[in-house]
Amino acid sequence: MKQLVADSLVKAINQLKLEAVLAADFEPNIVVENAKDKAHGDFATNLAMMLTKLVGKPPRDVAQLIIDRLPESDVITKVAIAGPGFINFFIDEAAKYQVVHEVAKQGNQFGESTLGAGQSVLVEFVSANPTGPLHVGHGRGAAYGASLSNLLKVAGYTVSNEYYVNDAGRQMDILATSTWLRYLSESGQSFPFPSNGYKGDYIFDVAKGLIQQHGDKFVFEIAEVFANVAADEVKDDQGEVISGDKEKHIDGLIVNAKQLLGEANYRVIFDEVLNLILSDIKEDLSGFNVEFDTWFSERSLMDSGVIDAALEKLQAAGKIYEKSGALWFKSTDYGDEKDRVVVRDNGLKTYFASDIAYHLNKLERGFDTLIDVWGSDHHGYIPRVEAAMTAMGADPKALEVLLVQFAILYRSGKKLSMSTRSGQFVTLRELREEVGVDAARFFYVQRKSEQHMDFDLDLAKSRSNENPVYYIQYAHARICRVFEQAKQKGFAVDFESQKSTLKGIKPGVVPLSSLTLEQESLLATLLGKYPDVVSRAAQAHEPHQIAYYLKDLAHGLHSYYNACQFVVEDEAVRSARFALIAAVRQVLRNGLAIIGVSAPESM
RNA sequence: GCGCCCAUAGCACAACUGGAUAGUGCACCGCCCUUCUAAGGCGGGGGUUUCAGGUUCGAAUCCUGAUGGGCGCACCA
Repeated sequence: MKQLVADSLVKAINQLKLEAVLAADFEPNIVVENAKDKAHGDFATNLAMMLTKLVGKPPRDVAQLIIDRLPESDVITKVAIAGPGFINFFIDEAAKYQVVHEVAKQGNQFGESTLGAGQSVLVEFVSANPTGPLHVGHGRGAAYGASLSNLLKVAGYTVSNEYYVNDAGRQMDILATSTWLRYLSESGQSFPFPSNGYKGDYIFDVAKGLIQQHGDKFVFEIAEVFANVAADEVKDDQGEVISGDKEKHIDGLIVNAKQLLGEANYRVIFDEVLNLILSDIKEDLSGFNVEFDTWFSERSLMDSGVIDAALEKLQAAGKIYEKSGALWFKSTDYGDEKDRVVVRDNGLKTYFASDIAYHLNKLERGFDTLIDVWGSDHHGYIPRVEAAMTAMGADPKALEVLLVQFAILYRSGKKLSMSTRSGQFVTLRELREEVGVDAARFFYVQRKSEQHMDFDLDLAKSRSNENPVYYIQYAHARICRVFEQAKQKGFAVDFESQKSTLKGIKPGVVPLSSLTLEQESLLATLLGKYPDVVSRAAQAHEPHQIAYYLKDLAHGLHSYYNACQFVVEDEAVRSARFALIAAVRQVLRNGLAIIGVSAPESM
């Protein structure tokens, strides 16, 4: 419908070109927007105002020039100049209701577009270190990434979801060593646990499992375990460090762990804790309606030599140099604040080196666009990754880093503080259990991702009118109940399969001329907007737009529900209303599916 | 100190990317259940879009500066 308006504007412009009012090579940026106010009709364009200077006439005169050259249409019933020079379009009521048939015909495909046809996108998100369970901070990235991915699929992109597993590096060594130390203490040895170790309860579970499976195979004397290890940090009552160094302490323990256990046994413990946590994360995300196509292992990058290949590429580009024993990437050549180390003086490659290789690998897999969803605390990292991509000869624009702000949790009006290392945090699993998947997904995604966000646990939990997710689901359930009632009253409308929307009512067959109420017109307009909303949300990477649209649509439905009866004797009226609300139900489903929220048939 | 992000009704947030009288929910006030679920609807009050300049037909939106908040500035991940 919107396209139709735009098309006729193009024709009018072309006519003006023929008449030499406009230059022949002029390419107007035609923007047709949905009118906000009903008095302004259905669509509006600011085209006349934008051409004011080119034509050299006041905007309202330009508007008249355009209107006079619009092609005949039986859909556009009225065109008017308004305000400073807007052109308002009024759409024929009957034509507006065609969307009801359209929805019935397309079903769960209504809203899909070919916007991204032929383009493949890799969406990488969550990617939390497998050092513990996911917490609510990861939840927002998970909800956002999954919804964005759904949105892009609906917009015609070929999308792949990926989780980058940091299964290498120092944090993992700390985790493995922490596990081993818990194993030792569970085996009856007593010693102070390092202040920088992982203290979560899940570590004990792994330790106990190791004892069951391997007995005392990994037990060593405490004196050996702590041999040559720097003193741990000691704090006074005020929390000030008075002696020791927790980083050096844990590093010493890691060295001893590897040496005493040997490569193979160390790997057994390492993999045990890694796999347990990873499978927990997988289960957790799956329970949150978040699915990944690929779990990409950092270690596989090292084993396959991709990191070396990437560094060679940078070397070949002349962007690697040595300074005080380390290898540096000259990222300042591409606008980064400072050069970055890729190989440390101890020979170990940095996390950044892995990440360069990872992005190289992503590109080599043939994706047109790489989307990385990161926590906003990583924003300083963007320039160096872009620099690396540019240096390797890739277009840095192929990478889109989307930052997600942290959610601040509130319970009973009080801010909940979280500290990961100490094991004190609200897990995603607890959140799911406490507020439910639907409410949690909705809460996360109803805010623009770069907005700071307050997550009120009590509100999310409340099954009241304060909770918008139920408002939308209620609209869906209400429609289902109406059909249920109709069936019980014996009306011969076949809605046997509630999954396939309009079974029994053939698309384009039910006459809709009985739809005359204001609420009905409003709903038809809203339904007509849906494909446009989806496309726009996809382009802007903003799933929250879907959430807001659904609230609008639900409001339209509730309003309609209160304005009239659906299950009425008059067959023409009844079937027309049924067709309309069935279309609303379908669009509610389609939209909720994008943001990963269920559409219950009763509440 | 330098850099990035943010600031909209009492609260939480939108605003079609520069358009018409800045909207929605909660909270507050008044109505509507002998009607398909009142987890709903209808109506009302509430704003100098943090502040000060600038750009233009037109600014919450773009530019400059100030203020307040978040984050980042490792041979950590």
